[in-house]
Amino acid sequence: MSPDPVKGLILVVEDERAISDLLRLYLSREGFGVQVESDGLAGLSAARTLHPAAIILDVGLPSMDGTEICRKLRAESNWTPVLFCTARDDEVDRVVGLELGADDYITKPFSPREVVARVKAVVRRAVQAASSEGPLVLGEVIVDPVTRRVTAGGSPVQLTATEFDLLEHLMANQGRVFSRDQLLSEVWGYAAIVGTRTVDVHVAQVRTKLGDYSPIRTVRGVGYSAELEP
Amino acid sequence: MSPDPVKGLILVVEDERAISDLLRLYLSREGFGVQVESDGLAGLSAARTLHPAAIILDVGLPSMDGTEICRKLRAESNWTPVLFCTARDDEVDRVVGLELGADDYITKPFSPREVVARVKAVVRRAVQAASSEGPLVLGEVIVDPVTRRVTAGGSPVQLTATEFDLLEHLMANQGRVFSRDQLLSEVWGYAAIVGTRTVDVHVAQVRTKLGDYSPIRTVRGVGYSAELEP
DNA sequence: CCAAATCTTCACGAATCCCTGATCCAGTTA
DNA sequence: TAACTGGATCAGGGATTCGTGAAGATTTGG
Repeated sequence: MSPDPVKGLILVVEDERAISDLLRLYLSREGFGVQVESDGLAGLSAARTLHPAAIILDVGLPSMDGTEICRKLRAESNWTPVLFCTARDDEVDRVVGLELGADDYITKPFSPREVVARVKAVVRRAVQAASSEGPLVLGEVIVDPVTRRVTAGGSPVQLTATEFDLLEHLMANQGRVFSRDQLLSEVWGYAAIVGTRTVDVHVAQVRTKLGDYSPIRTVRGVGYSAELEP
Repeated sequence: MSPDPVKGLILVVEDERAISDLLRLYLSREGFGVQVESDGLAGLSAARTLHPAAIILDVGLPSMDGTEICRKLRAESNWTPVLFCTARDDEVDRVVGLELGADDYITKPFSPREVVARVKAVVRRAVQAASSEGPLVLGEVIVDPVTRRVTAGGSPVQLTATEFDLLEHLMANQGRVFSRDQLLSEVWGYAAIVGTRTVDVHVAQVRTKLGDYSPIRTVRGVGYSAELEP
């Protein structure tokens, strides 16, 4: 395997000098390299050329919105982990952000330690995903995308094709909340003409089969996600 | 008649007795042979002489760091699969580890089942990568790509060309589930001008000829795979 | 050029799965 | 507390999907 240009580099796109300085300080103290861009366009091109391990994006940016940057990157199949960073404690912003492919978000004011922890978590997930084809593990549930076998608490579990795809999708993006429509388009396929109720039924099936080990959490009014703490 | 088939030898280099005992228990329960070394130098020489199927390396080791062992092995062109294993939630360690050619990593505390799943995946990948011109064995079925002979339960079986190619492809990637389209493009070769149902018929033929020894599993809604457990 | 072997397609039955709609239940709001 | 909203649950009809036998197409070998 050929070496990547730089690893452990975090790209910070943030126009407030005070914040970017703080992030630089804490992240570099943890051994990350840090590159700061204060402008949206510059941030986008930096994201393209530097291949950072993760990107911290301010939502309110001059010249190009943070969500816009993320959307553009995703459109180019660039799946570098993105953490959104927003001042307004606005729920909609978050959901919208997560829907368009962000991996996490933080709200100002934040503790630098929190940011560092989230960056670490996000990078870890990405690295894990990149060492692809490994089994997905969450608690006592193990999902192997290659053999399509599932075990819960050590015992094999028989899932149908759709049930497997659903669980795999959730566990491959653990912690992330998906709306029913998202799940329909991402698991069922591009033109799912089925009602969103269908998702409920399959989720219920998976939960039944996994029993107490089921990691699927329902987020009322939003959708579902897979995580440890129910 | 050879003794019970051992899936391979796993070398565990770990100084905490509690952990190595647990790993030995779970891995041997799955049919792996296990060799434990509690010291870095001993681990390195064991890795050189025992030719294990995979190595589980603790990052924090006395006398020689786990990453150091991995680096040395790689320098000697030893590409035995390595799983790093670290207690500290230190991101940098991991990234560095993966950079120097680790195949996966796990963080303590881990579930033994998770480790077993990852070891299996890593070994499977390595076996596939190294698979060249040895007879393929799965249960009572032996497929020799060189002589193109097949035996099931000791008796020779006559397969046609396509039947053989199909079975060989499945067994060379045992456990992996292939869709019909995949099989058509990878076994038939030319961009599948034939209907996907053709695959079914040939699978049926192979199954008939191998009788109860047939390792071909059908994964409803997906495709087929070759493995021991039905 | 013919015959045998092999490959592919087709059709039907059986097994299984998926979707839907109705109903029940829990959390939320007026 | 009652009304309301969104989620859980259940069961049956409809739709897939797979296995199989047989027949047509193609290749191989003599």
